[in-house]
Amino acid sequence: MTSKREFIEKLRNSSLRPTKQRINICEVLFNRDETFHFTINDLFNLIKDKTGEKVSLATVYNTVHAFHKKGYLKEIPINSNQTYFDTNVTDHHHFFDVKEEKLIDLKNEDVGPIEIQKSIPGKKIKSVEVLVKLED
Amino acid sequence: MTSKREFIEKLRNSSLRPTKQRINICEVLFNRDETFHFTINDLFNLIKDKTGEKVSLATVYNTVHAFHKKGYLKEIPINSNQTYFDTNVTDHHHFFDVKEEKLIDLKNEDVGPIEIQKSIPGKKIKSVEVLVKLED
DNA sequence: ATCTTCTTTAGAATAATTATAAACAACGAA
DNA sequence: TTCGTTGTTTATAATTATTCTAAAGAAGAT
Repeated sequence: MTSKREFIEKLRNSSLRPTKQRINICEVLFNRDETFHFTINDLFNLIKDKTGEKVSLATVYNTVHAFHKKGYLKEIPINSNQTYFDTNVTDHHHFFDVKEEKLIDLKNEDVGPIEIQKSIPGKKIKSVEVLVKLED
Repeated sequence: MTSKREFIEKLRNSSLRPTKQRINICEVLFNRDETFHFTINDLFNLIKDKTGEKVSLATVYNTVHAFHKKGYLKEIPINSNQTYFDTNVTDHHHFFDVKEEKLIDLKNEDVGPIEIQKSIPGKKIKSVEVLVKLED
């Protein structure tokens, strides 16, 4: 159980005032034991369901983007009509079940070290992500 | 230099009749020495430039999707407002220069073998793709 | 309390993609 | 060839995710 105090801290760190709406967003995002993979639309609907209060779509977009920028959320590189985010911001990878459009975490140790033996002058590596697509 | 005969074969294999428009699309896609990374919009504009003939956007979408389905084009999993495709359909990976929005091929041997030590019951692995994001 | 600044919101704007349906072109059989 | 069938092209409309806008409301500092 994550406390409201922590939500407020996350919000302040992201240069956001702790409003009722944003706390509700935090409840859905961070008050859980497991990693949470979601689209903005998933989140938007869950807020209504879980808190009983409605938050406008624009606020959801704004807050998610601020958290992403601050590093409290990770964007998952996948081609889909909607953008997926992940509350697990540690270094890890994903399965994507193409048929069911479902993401599953892949721990770093389940993939093993990835050696990139090529470099681009003037550029450094920001992230290395593996996407494993699954079929039946 | 790829021949028109080859384009027609690709089209027929994809259950598409070889029309003037589709041949033009093939010219831009497959008549080149190097891998080609593109968005639909890139391709749409290049057709006008390279062949002098206009093809409607809908035809470009249809043809690209048919080639993708048949395996003549690969979709690159990356979060962008537009979908990226690749004419290199062999097993390989990508650098993505976030600042310049540019893709660079990463040969399979530049990454080394990737061992996925986890499996999902009832599902098999369709593809394993690495995306290396670059920053300055 | 009050003033300033930030936030929320509904709705409009934007942009990629997909659907539609009428005019047109490829195919195959006679 | 010619004709009939079936597939294709196209402009345009529809759809959908995301971003923008501007007015009303809430948070924070003094």
